Amino acid sequence: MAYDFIHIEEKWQKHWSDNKVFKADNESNLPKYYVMDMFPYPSGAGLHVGHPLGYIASDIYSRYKRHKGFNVLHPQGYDSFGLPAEQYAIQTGRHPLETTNENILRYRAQLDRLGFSFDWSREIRTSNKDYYKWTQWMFIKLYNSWYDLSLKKARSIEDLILIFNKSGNINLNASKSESSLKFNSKQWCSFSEQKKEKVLLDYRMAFLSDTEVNWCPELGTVLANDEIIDGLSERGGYEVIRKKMIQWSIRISAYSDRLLSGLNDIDWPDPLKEMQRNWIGKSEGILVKFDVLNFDKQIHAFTTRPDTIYGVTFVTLAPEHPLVELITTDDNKNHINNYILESSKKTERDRISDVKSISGVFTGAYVLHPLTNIKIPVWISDYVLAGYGTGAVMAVPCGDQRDYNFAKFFNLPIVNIFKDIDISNEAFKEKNNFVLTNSEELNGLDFKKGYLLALEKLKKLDKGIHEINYKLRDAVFSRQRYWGEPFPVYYKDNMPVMISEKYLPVELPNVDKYLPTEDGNSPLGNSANWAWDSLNNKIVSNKLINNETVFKMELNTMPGWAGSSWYFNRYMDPTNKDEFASKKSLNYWKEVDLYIGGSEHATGHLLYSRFWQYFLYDLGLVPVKDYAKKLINQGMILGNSAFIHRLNGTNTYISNELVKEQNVQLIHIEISCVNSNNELDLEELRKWQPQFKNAKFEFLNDKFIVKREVEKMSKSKYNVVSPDEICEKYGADTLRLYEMFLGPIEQAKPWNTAGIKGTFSFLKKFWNLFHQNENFNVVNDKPSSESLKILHKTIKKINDDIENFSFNTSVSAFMICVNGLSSIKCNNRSILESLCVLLSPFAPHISEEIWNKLGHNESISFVNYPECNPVYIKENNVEYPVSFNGKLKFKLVQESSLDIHQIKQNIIIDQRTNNYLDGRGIKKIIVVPGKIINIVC
RNA sequence: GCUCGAGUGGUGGAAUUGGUAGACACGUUGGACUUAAAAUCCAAUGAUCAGUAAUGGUCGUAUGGGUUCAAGUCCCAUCUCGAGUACCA
Repeated sequence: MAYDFIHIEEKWQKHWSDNKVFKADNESNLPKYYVMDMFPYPSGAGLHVGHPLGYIASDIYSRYKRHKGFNVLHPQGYDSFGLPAEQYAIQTGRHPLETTNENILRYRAQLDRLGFSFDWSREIRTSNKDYYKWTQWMFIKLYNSWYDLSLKKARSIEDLILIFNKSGNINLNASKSESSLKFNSKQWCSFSEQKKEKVLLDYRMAFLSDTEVNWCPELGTVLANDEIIDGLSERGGYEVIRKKMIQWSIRISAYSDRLLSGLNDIDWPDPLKEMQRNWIGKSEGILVKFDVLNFDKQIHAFTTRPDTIYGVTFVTLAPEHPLVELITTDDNKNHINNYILESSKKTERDRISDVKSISGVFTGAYVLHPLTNIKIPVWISDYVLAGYGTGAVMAVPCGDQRDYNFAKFFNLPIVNIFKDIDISNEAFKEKNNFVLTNSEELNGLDFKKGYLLALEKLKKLDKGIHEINYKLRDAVFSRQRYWGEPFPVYYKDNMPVMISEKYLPVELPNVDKYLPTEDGNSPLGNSANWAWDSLNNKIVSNKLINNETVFKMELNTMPGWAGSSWYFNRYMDPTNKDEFASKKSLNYWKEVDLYIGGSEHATGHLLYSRFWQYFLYDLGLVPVKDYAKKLINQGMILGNSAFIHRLNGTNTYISNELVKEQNVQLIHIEISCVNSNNELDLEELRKWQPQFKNAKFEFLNDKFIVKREVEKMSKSKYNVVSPDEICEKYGADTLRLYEMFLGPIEQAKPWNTAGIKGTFSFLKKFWNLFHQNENFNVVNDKPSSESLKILHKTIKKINDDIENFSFNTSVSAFMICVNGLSSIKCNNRSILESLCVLLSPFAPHISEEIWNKLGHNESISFVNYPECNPVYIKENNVEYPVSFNGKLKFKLVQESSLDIHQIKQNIIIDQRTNNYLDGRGIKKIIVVPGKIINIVC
């Protein structure tokens, strides 16, 4: 009987879905286990073979855990709001809702075909109003909270008002926006309501501010830092410029230190943690206060090198620094203003590509050195960033290359404070291997001692504060886009007002035009009905706006990461109408035990979601601080692109070997036009794109060889392999096994369809163990010791490998096992039953089919995973355990005078020579399996 | 530049805590079955030397050193590749 995978897979997929086999229960006596994938973005292109890699791994682990007796939650959903869906809608001229639903259906069909054990009854979509209702609800929570830096947690804004009533903000240690307004309780009480609101807005976790943002005119929206690559937008690769706009921001920077230290408590991949650490960018140093000459003002500059304080020869401010205008002398005003104008015009791209050129202008003002009181000139330059530290730098040319270059360029003095170190060509950047000189009381000290003494001195003079700085910026939360969560916000007297929780969700209105506008107005402005009637609490026509009872709504929408920052909590209780998830369900499932997804989200989603969960935790809304205990990054599966060479300016293409020194252009071609020997099938190519009909092709030895290159799999590179093709030809089980077999889960690896034969023939062999001459054929004998040995070695190996997420070696172990069983012609029922269960997480369809044929009515999913019995080799009535790789492990019995246990518990024998060479006192142990004869010391 | 990570046959990749390097698979070669092909099955397959052969020797995990009875694995230096980040003071 042939292995008819198409029939088998359809049958079992139907069975699972009809019987809701994978439905997880919120109440159970079993221990819980929560396995989650990063939910996909339903794009128009459908899935390619790279997408399911992580899903296959998580599915294997989920099924394995079910076998092990856990109540497993393994949900799936769609991150269906956001830019790509909208871009696709714009391109096709259809409503995003319509295209999104269509894409989701396609994704679902493709996912189903792979036989995943998702609990689809818990499906969520971020663009569903039942879901984004709670995203809006959480936004309101953010708005109504502030961050207490002393208690290190977010607190209700009511608490803040109480504090203001009692003592103003004099002693308050809170995270807030730039504003130097200080007030006591009396002043606070005298403020108008509007002024109070303005003050509070500076403290809220979600706040409005006129910030410089990364504006992408082509996409018509602002982008977060992590959505920009090399000054171009991540999506589409369009130019990004700096622009000031009023935007909602989220005060994620308040959580910098907790997000950083929290990394120590979670089992996430080290490289990913490292990325988050770098992104948060903690640096410890001193805020040095410089008195401005002739002004009652101070310039504060952050430095990590207070030991070099005596090397300061000038101070540089960012062009946007608030003091620049005040302190600039009249004769320098023109220069300065021109420079500020110039640098504000520069795009993000220009600034990055223009790292090397040096520019700056002298303000004419001076500050006093805090320790020597020497006059120090103040310059401005755009190498100083307004957003980091205080936007001011104390320049130490001898110890910092940029300051050095700047000083050389503008002929500013350079003082060498490093003893016997030559700085005539470049600055000395090391923190070690020097002692200070020209530094008064710091002379002779090294970095550490110099640092501490300088800190102490500056503190004493009230000229320095110990400070910790972070690179992490607050996250811009507004998008000038249609396809996103609307803000539950209207504007009264130009101040934002939250719509009451009772009236959520604020539904996304229908608009005729969802194209972004170049001037930055959101498409929501095109809606005829986008005003808030505060008497009747509902959305009404814009015509009714009177600014007394009917108000203008917020036109922006939330960014893509809003909905994905908390979705793991919603899966626990996805249909709840009264809460984002019930307390009971939150307390039962608590957190994700295993989260699988790509590392490209390291500084985006994976950071924002940690922050979001911390925030919810602070408010007591969730029971755990970190939502994902363990994270695994699956590597990308890369495509194997094919190119042909076109002679420049002609319509002639030449075979790969003919390319010598001609000018050629590489043209991507569809990979299905190329066979496994890299030979081009010209007929196929002409069928694919008729433009090649009239082209000339130069062959070599009747062959036309293409050039191949490994790159990201993408539709535009014509290198996509669809899982559907593979399922048709080999079946889902083969695809699942092969994707796991390709290599370690976390590694990037190129797809190569040729190798799939190996896993396919493995499944056929497995099938043939039970089938002989068209018949199902198993025997009920007592299993032979040989077959038991094979089975138990496999059980042990597979168990260990799954626990270590080493799925590629598991698949190898299966192959070895089946090869072994088929070579001894084992078709014993009990052996095969165990093997079925063992294999079912990897290749569920074929396993279920055989399981069923073996006479079981219940689905294989509820059977316990086979336990391993150690395999022994018996010799002279002594049993020796055999390890999986065939090495004999000898338990040493106390037979010699040596205390061998102290040396090693087990020793490994070279089976060829019977020698064992363990050291540390023992020169040589000669052992024959079964008995220890000699120990030579 | 800085921070991580990785270099093993023709290819993807194995190798628990340092203990038979190259598992498993692809590819290649030879054989069986077939009129033939496909499919399937069997065998060989790191390099090199000796031998008719069984077999045996030598060299081999990017390069050069080191620690160790023993190194792909640990340490130092160098080279190459990949990822992240970038005027962060």
